[in-house]
Amino acid sequence: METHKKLFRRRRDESHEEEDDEAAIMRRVKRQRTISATVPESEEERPPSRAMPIEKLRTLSRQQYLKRREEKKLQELKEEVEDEHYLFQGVNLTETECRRWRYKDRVYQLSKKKKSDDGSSEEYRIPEAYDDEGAVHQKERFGVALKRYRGASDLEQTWEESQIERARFSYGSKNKKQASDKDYPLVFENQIAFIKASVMDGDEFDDKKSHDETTTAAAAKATAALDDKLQEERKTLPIYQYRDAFLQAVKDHQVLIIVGETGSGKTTQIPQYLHEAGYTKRGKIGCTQPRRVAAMSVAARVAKEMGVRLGHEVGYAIRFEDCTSSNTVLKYMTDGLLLKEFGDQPDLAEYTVLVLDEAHERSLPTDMLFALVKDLARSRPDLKVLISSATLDAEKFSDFFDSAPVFKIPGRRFPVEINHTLAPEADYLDAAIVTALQIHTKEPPGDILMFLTGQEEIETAEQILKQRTRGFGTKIAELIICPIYAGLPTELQAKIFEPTPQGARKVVLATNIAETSVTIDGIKYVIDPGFCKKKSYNPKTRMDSLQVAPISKASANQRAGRSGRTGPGKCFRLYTASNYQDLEDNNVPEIQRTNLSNVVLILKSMGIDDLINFEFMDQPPPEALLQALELLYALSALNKNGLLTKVGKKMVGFPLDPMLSKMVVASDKYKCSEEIITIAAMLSVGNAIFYCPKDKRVHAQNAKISFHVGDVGDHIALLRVYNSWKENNFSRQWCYENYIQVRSMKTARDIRDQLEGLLEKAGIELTSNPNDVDAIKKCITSGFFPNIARLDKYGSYRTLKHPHTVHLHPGSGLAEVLPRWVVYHELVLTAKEYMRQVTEVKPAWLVEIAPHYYQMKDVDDPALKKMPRGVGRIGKELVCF
DNA sequence: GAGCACTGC
Repeated sequence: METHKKLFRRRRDESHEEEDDEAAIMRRVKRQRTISATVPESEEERPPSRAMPIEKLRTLSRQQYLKRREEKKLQELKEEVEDEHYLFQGVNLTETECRRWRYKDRVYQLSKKKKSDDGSSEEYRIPEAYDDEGAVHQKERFGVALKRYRGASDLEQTWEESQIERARFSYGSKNKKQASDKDYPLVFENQIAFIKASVMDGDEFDDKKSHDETTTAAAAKATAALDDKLQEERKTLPIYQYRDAFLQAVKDHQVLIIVGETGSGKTTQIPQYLHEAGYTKRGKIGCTQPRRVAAMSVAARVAKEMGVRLGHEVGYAIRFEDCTSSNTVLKYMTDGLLLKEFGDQPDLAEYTVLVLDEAHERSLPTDMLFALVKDLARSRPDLKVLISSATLDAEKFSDFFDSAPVFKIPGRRFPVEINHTLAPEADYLDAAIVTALQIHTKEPPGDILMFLTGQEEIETAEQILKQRTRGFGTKIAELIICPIYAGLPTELQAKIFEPTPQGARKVVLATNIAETSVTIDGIKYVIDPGFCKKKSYNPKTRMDSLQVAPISKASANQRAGRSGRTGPGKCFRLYTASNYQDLEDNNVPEIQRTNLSNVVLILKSMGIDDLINFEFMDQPPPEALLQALELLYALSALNKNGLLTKVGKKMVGFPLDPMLSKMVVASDKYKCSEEIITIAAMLSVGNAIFYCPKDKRVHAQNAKISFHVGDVGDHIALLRVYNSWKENNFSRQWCYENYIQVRSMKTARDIRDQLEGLLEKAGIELTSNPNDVDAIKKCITSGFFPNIARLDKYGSYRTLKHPHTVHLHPGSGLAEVLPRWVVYHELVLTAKEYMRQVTEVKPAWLVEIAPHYYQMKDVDDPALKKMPRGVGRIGKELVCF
């Protein structure tokens, strides 16, 4: 019931937001018309948008568009004029060229003058539709932006007009044929020579065969009543001709490994086949996905194919949203959610079949599920388990599941030509850019996907590409540059789905987001420098690091495959064939490169005590396990026998990391649970609360400083941010004015709501103590006392328990204050070893709060650096502390 | 005075 209520609230929120675009347009137009400074208008005060006639909206939308276009064109003109000035100074130009140049310059000067006369506002605005509920199908997610590009509604019609205008005026290269070597010799200084190494075969799949094949009686019966077209489509999927063999294999074996390549239809079809074969008569089929978007979209697709309403027979469940009912027999869900259900009901009695999809991704929850499901299968012979993976690395899965048989389904994919460089490239960014330009001038039409490691690299590449292509003017076809990375506002992300205009070419500069999470149509060329940013955890220093490293062969192949989705493709690897051979086969599974304290807590709560001998598919590092045990013992989540304590049981109830859950549990004592769950929610969102664009850094920082008044520390500052947002009715406008990310704030609100609901279950009263800052700080310390650092004489810090030199992150509100004693939320190795999210503490609190961890001598005498160290046992396991 | 690949409960 509760979830239904929640759903209802969300739906209401969403419909609320649909109006936002219109309201925003009105607000902006108003601002354009009034010269005086704008009075911020909260969302709730705006007039009902339905009152606006469509005609008027269209006009407003048009005005809006024109203004943006004016700015953009002006900027382009400015760059063009400056470039030409730089490039052609002293060069003998023809008379026409001179005239054109003078004309451009004059237009620019005039428009600049006009603009300064207008007196434009300095206020920074994040683009509308910035937020992302994070819980929508890719298409829905970008729907708003896409609609605009497809002219779907009246309001959006203006886009068509703008498209026409754009084609007519701005792209002189329209319909220009791709320049070949002959009519346009290459001018790049450092051409890169590639050698064609291999062709990744497309899968031999004969479509005709399946059409000719007669449907089996059972399938015909089950599907007779359903929509013909969808059913025909189902039959064309590669998996269809293996339907009977597959069902027989499931019947014969309890555990089955399924290797189905992209495009085989396994994710949508397998649960349906099982349903048709009667596996849902006595229970549900649960199918896990590593991503929320996938769970939702696949469920929606299957519901459509089965002709039922989503949420009835076919449903999905993800965090914050349960779209299932008592009738649901096919349940798509995220892997993390099934793990949660495992905790609540260890025999998963309501399921007759479990499908763990995308197993090759080896996400942390999936890895934990492998071990748990393997165990469960032994005690529940009636349960069928299907492990579905895209790689041929099925041997390993089979070995793990006691030699379970492997069922292979071919996919449908086009051939991809793989090219390697002849020699290694020293500067892969430059090489990637040169390659993109080579493709652009020499290869037939088709879009390019370039893999880079992060935001900064993408921004640099964008800049360089713009400069270099501008140099060619209209001599080459237009190259449209589209960046995409997770931190980019949703509206800007949607740009990559915009169809490429005739005669132009699109180059998408992407992080790993394009490897699995986002699929772009029309990509024909992939440029793969062979690197990505990888996160790893060092249990010895208790520090996370995020660094650039070579990718794996699996990643390289996944990247290459991205060019062969809609037609034959080409992949350009900026490393040699022998470099490729040296790459690791697969990515290191997350369980081997992460802090395991949460994993250990969850497993302990399931009664799994012997973690050293617990059957993981890949064993995590023993030091990481020991360190996790040590931490949980220090937090009093485990007793000296390594068993879960009362505190530990309470902690498991919260979907948070153990130190955060401990902090929440402790809030009962300090009577400040209201404040603490807010802080916990804000901390779980990550470091994406404040938005700091380079050009408005001063404004953004001033806004940030206002939350830090009194040097209260970063935790309290986060609390203030949330509460101010709440006081302003969760207004989006307020976020813009304070350089706060709306998207992150909404996530924080969802998490906070969830935590509030869970407090009751844990028997913690909801109490507020907003004025007792010390109580809040003590409560934070109750969870984070292992993370204490003391100022040293050089202005850096020394961690107290396991001494390392660390630094205050410059983004912290205390960066200029340098308190003597601090508690920090996390330690991250980037350029330096930084403490992020820091608050001042009093050393006396440490002995008061954690007498088992600190003694007077630790905190009294700064000169005494020797820490007490010992070795002990937790249960059977040896632990250092 | 620095910067955050991607997921998930």
